[in-house]
Amino acid sequence: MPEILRTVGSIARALDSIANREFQQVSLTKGQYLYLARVAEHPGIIQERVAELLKVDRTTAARAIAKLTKLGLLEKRADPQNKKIRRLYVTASGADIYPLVKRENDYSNAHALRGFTSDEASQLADLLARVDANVAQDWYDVKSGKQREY
Amino acid sequence: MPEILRTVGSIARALDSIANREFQQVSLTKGQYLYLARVAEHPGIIQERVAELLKVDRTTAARAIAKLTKLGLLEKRADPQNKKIRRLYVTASGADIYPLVKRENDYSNAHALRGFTSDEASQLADLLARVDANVAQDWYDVKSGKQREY
DNA sequence: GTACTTTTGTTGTATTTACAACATAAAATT
DNA sequence: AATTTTATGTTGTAAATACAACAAAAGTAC
Repeated sequence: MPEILRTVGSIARALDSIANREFQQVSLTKGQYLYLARVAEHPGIIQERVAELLKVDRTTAARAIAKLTKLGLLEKRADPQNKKIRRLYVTASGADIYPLVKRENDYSNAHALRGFTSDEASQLADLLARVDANVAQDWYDVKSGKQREY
Repeated sequence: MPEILRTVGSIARALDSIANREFQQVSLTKGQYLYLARVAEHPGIIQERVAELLKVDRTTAARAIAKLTKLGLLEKRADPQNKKIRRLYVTASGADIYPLVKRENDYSNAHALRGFTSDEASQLADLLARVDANVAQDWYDVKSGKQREY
């Protein structure tokens, strides 16, 4: 069984460091770019769902989103049907910054795939999507308190 | 150009959450398992090198290793040739815990690859290794202060 | 051999992150 | 309809993480 965990971790941390450095230019602190991008791409999403997309703790997402809201990049709107949830949207300022985030992401993605044929790249994307689905299941289980058995 | 960044990030965060939960049982706090494993597998490594393997900041690695040393799981030894560096080794207690870390890693890796043929799995590993090499280059550049040009 | 640069390590500080515990609306069960 | 369970959100707290700035040993260039 080949090892993929560590390689995935290494790639993810490297890309995240790079992105965080880059976004200091627009006064985004660590990790904030993730939330801004997800809300921009899923208008009306609620924070619980953002946490699941990103696989971060609910309270982490809550605080990141609270901060972005305070900074005026995101806004929360009440839902007419459901008094519990608050739907998320980018503000005008958020919409100004989003293209920078998108551009950096695209650039990093392209660089990560340097030397790949388009067949190889789409093969990789497919395989990763399957891994993601597998791992998401385990993540939900563990987050909801299930005990692992070896 | 297919998207792999986000999928990689999602997989990495999910696996890391799961591992961190698991290792609370042996009183390892967030991220510590990474350092213990790397030192166990590279006896005599220095912390600068550990940071590069993991793609974390030097000071983060320094503090994590300091803590593991204080906990008695790792030890630092002087090098006879070089007064600046401190070589890292697992202690007896560290060696006791390492197999648990290894087992969890192997288990998670196997679960992440559920439903993969061995051809698919090794193909994925190869493609990821290439991405890792690409991204490592960018990481070194950014960490050493190089400016990106779009 | 002296000056300069790089490597390795540390400390101060601001910030994110996660867990636990709580609150309340919504949904499901009886 | 009342009760129980789940979903969503918040706050308190402990800890990791990264950047900036510093120190000192090692390596390099003249």
